[in-house]
Amino acid sequence: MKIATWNVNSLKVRLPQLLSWLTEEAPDVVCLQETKIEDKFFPCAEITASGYHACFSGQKTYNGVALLTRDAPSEVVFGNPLYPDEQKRLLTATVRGICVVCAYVPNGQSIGSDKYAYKLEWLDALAGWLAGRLAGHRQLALAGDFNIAPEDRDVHDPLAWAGQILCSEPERAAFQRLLSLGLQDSFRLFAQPERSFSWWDYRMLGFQKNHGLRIDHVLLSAPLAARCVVSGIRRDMRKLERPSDHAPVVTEWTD
DNA sequence: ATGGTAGCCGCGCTA
Repeated sequence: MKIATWNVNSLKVRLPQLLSWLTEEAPDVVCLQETKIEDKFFPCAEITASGYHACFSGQKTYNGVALLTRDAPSEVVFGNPLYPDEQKRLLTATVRGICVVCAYVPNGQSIGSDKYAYKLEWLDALAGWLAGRLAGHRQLALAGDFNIAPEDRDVHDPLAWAGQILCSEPERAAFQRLLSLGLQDSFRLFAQPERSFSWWDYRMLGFQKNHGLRIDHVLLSAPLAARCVVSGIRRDMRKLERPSDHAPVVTEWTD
């Protein structure tokens, strides 16, 4: 099974790129973040024509997540049952017996801000819910935009970013707590190029200078990690005209 | 030097 996660930064703008990428990459499951589209405007016809089922939880202008699946999803869960949240950031479904959780973790804006507190609270609630979820779903994948660079090697300039948003110790501790539930960072199961990132700021020639961070992840429970065969970042997608600021992350395991 | 770009909706907010 091949799973991908991609923060599209507007599904409306990125739809042509998404459709051609689906054809080329042929993932079984795609987790999308920052769709920024209300459910009534979701491009169901185009997605269906590409051979995918879709479930989605969107809102105007901000946030929004979607799951595209080759096989029909079941047991769809909107949001975190333990954490009522107006912001559409979490979507879970079961596909081919695997529980797939699509997450758009809050950015946090800056250390000490209200949004930072919300980010840590949101992550705490996610871990709390996943702990129970994993008990009944041993095959589980958590994929999305975590807005956390787990280690210094995931940051283009660790000194400049030390203690900053996306890199602070409380955020990294929250990421480690997710791993402590029994999840593994699929990207790090394999040798990877140095300076591998999944997001580059639109500003200051961030991509051209490879001034990026690895903040998009696919975490796998032990039974899936044991069968995982490859994980990589589709950096080339960031080179397209009018790109998302994120590149897709693609992970595959044997059935 | 607190800049810069993109997307949204509207002329600011979020990332």
